[in-house]
Amino acid sequence: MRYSDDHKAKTRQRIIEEAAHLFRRDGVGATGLQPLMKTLGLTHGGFYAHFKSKDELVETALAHSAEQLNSSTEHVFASEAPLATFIRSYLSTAHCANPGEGCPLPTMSAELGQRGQASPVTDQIVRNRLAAIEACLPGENAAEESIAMLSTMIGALVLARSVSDPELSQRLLKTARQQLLNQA
Amino acid sequence: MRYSDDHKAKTRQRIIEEAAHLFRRDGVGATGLQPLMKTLGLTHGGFYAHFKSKDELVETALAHSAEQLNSSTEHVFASEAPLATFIRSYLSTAHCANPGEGCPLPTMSAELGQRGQASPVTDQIVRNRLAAIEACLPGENAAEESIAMLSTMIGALVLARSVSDPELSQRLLKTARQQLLNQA
DNA sequence: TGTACATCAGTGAACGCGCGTTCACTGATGTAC
DNA sequence: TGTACATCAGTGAACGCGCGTTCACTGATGTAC
Repeated sequence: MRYSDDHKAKTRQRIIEEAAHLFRRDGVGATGLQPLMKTLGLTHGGFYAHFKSKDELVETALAHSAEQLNSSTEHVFASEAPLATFIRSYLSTAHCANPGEGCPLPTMSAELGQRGQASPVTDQIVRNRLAAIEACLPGENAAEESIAMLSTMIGALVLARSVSDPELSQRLLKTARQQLLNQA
Repeated sequence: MRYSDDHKAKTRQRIIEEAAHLFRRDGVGATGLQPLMKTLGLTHGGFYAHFKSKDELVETALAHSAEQLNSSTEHVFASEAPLATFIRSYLSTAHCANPGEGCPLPTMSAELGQRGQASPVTDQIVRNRLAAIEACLPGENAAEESIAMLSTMIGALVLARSVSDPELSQRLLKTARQQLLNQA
């Protein structure tokens, strides 16, 4: 069947969005192309009309997560207390519980790094994040402090998601948040 | 062939040690039992004389990593400046470059958490680590500060391993280390 | 001391399954005449 | 306006492969007599 002019582009976009979701939620290795395409109501064979390989989709999906993140964080850094807002949202229960919609650094980037497939896209995300945080910090140590703050946020999120006791998980999240807010 | 009394126990131990290494280095999902057994000079069929399933090995290997870590950290916390020594070792280039011999929290525990297979063993590791750090901190906020410090260490390690630019990786590691040492 | 037997850690072929990838094909639509 | 054809996003069977797991078997050794 033939489709409207932008049909293919729309399908491609749907694949990218679903992949960005599943890669972050379940992991890149644990997400199969067959189930992914099925979720979109498509058959798996058609995948290669859109991407050269799974690796190409991975790279594209990571970049998409990064952009999505940038645009959703834009209003945060334009707000009155940007850093506090950012910390509260990054270490929120919602972000912890929904890795599929969240920051790709503790999920996709970490997995790709471990696999030895670290991407320059990750570097860009990290540099952007650091710059955004740094811009909110007074003092001459802003650059150094931003690295510590970003590390704390990512580490706390990783820990809160790794632990089996929900009470401990919440405590980690909440305490890290308060400690960071004291600094900010 | 029949073997000496403790032969089976030794083989079991060899499996656990190699698994703990590969699970941390390459990931649980990416480590096959067949290659694992082959590495030890054994055939894969024999695996099930030692473990009920891969999941059982995973749990055992995580616990082994935890113990290994405890005993290797023991002398650190008996040293003159325990916290500074711990920070320097956790955020060392060596630890960053050798996940297979390192802390299981940013590797195995994070992967199991994402998989929805978070283990109480992870909780125990986290609680132990926090208690050890807390014991080194003066002041009434030791408990809260220890959570922030552990988070920072794990986050910095995850970031340094995720990034593709070695210069950026080293800078993240080094800066996080210095910031933590200032606090300690 | 010598022989028959029991033990059991480890062997290796086989199982069903899902993976990433390929490819000949379909069929609704837009275009050409 | 009506018909023949080209297009091409999507179909679905098939590929080789590695996975976790099962199982009948091996064969060197310890034990029993």
